Formats: sequence, C-alpha cells, structure tokens
Amino acid sequence: MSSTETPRRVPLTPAARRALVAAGRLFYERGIHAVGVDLIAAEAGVTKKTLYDRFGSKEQIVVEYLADRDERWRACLAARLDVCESPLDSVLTVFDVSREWMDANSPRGCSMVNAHAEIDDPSHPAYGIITGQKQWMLTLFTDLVRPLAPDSADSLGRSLMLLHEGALVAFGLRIFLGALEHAREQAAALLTR
Amino acid sequence: MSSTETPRRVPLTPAARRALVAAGRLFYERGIHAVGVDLIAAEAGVTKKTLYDRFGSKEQIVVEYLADRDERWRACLAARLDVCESPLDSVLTVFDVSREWMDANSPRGCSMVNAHAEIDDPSHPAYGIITGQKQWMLTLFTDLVRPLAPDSADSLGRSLMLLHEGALVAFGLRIFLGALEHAREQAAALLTR
DNA sequence: AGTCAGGTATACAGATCGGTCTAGTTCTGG
DNA sequence: CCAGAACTAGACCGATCTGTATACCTGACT
Repeated sequence: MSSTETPRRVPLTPAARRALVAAGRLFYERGIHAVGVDLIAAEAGVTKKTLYDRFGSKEQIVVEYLADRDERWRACLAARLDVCESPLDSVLTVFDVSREWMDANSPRGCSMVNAHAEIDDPSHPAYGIITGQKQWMLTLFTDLVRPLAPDSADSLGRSLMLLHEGALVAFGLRIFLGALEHAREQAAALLTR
Repeated sequence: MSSTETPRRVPLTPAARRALVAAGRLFYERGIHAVGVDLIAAEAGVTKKTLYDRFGSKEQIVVEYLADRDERWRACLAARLDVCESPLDSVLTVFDVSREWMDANSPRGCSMVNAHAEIDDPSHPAYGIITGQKQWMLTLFTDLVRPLAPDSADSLGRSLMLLHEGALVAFGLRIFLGALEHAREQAAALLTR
C-alpha cells in the first residue's frame, strides 16, 4: 500500500495559513464551486496576489483544504486510538471520535463525501485524497477487527464501514438524531455476538 | 406528516422535458454549480429563452431535477415492492432495487446526498425534497420491519437506513466492490437473527 | 548597506455567470 | 381565419469568475 497520497506541497506562510483556514471554512459551509477566490482573500484578510503567489491556483487551494482536513482527522483519531486497550474498545472509539468530530467540525456531513459530489474527474488531484481517506478507514476497521475475528475480518470491516459512512450521512442530512450513537451500538452488537 | 413536498410546478412541454433530461444528466455528472444554463440549453437543443419561459430560473430547474428523480425512484421502488410476499422479502428487495438503480442511474452516488453537498441553505426550495426522500426511506424501512419485530421496529429501521446510506456512499466512492450486496447480506442477518 | 522573501493595494483581462429582450416562426384548436 | 402557445435565433446586461500585472512596503538575515 503506497501512502502519503498528496503530501503538503505548499509552504504555509502566515498569510497562506490564514487563507487556508478561511478557505476551509467557506468550502465546507458553502461548497467548493460556490466560493470564489476573491471571497477567500477577503475573508482571510489577504490579497489575491498573495493567494496565487502561495497556492498557484484555486485547484491547489482545494487540494490543500482536503489534505489538511484529512491530516487533522487522522491525527485526531490516531491520538485517541493510541490509548485504547482492546480491539473492541478501539472500534467503538472510532464512532465516539467521529461523533465529537462531527459536532465540532462537520455539521453538514463528511467533507470528503461532499467534495466528491463536486469533483467528477478522477484525474483531479484532490480525487486521491478523497478516496485515499476512505480506503484508509476501511483498512483501519478491518485491521482493528482482525484480532477479534481473523476469519471474517474483511466482512466485518466492510460492515463497520457501511455503518460508519451511513451514520455520517444520516448526521449531515439530519435523517434522525443520534446516528453516530446508533451506529456505535450496532457495531458493538456486531462484534460481541 | 405532510406529504407532497414540492409537486410538479412546471408543465413539461416537449422542449421543457428535453431540457429537464439534459439538466438532470449534467447536474448529476458534474454538479449543480458547475453547470450553467447556457450549457443546459445547448445540450438540450433548446433556446435559453425557452428555458426561462418554462422554468423561470435556474433554481427552479434544480428543484424540478430533484423532484423528478425522487418521483422516479419512489415509483421504481414501489412497483417492485408491490409484488413482494413477505416483509423480509420487501426489505431485501429495497437493496436489490437500489443496486440496479445505482448501476443504471447513479454511478457517482445518491443524487440527493450530492445535491445536499452543494445546497447549504435549509430554506432553499430543493432542501425539502432532499430531506423528504430520506425521511420517506426511513419511514419505509421502519414500516416494513414492523411486522417482523414490532417492539424494535424503530431501532431496526434506523439500522437498515444506516446500512443502506452507507452502501450508497461506498458505491459512489468505490470504497469496495459489492457494497449494496454486502449491505443486503447484513440486513438479512439483522432480520433473521 | 543591500538583498530578498512576503506582503499590500489595485487595476485589469477574458471568459462565463444568471437572466432579459426583440423579432420572427411553426403548429394547433375554436 | 386567426389567436395564442411553443418555439428558435441571437444580441445584450451587469455581475462574477479565475488569473495576471505593476508598483510599493516591510522586516530579517547577511
């Protein structure tokens, strides 16, 4: 498995960092195509010239936005999984961390899924980041569950992935309350049967 | 529960129907904000004047696009559920029909979820169509499962909803092959335990 | 002292955005 | 016969889009 899909290409000077923060918020809240570079520059208190000096293109800002979010999500999750004491605990912790992450950062659903809705071209440089995170999550679930059930780890990993993705969508679309908690319960039932 | 979220407002003259077909394909494949009305008109072989005479605004074209897709999905599903002979059969048929629908119409995932990624404003006239379809699906699952387990119908309905939504995302993002089939298996396991 | 990266301010270019308008054509029903 | 609905052709509007250019300022490191 090759890793480091799209490493940070852009050195984050202070102005670039502010721009990335502003772009991240705007892209997530309003959608990628609905946000122009002028708005990003204005919200970040940065000149459009600086934006293009640092990032080169809007497309690259999008790539950095997704790469940054992916990086922070994986770091957040890894830190919490580090202190888990059992595979079962680890799996359930993923759902706990997801719930907290959604409350804090993703009221409108998974940013990768939302970005995928706006990026049709698989050759787009952001595409690998999106699918890379999902593949990583699937591998994570599968690896976590392997000690519990070596023979059915693949199947269980996929089941957990479906519950988790479904919960993210249900949360973002507000289909019903407590979607992450319900998914966690179902995951527990699946693993303790 | 109030129904008929957004009934057809626009009489579908021949040109309007062609425009709606073209708009539907373009909106789904490229995203709503990425498609301009000039492109829709050109692809449909229709004048922009005609577009605005029939629909009045791009926003209304979006509404008709989603309403039409919602209508066709519900009709497609209802027809197949009509000939089911047991609640278990009905639930599993939902997954079967979904799989066929995705293969035929939705290689990039659920159009409602994708549209939601681009529409932030809950007061947008399309918002009710999106959430309405998801609510309808949740109610459908819950009602289908009630005869099997009256006491846990709500919980089972939500579990099926998570599996189903997760499978749609997994299919669209190509996280792994056979997502709908796997979800169907899990649904069967959930109901025959 | 001098260089240079990082920044601001602002004007501009060419394309495309959603939307409107005038003018003329074709078909159909009373 | 003729009114009206449905449509085409195409110019036009102001706004916004991504991206570029010129000119100037500031602080840090040699």
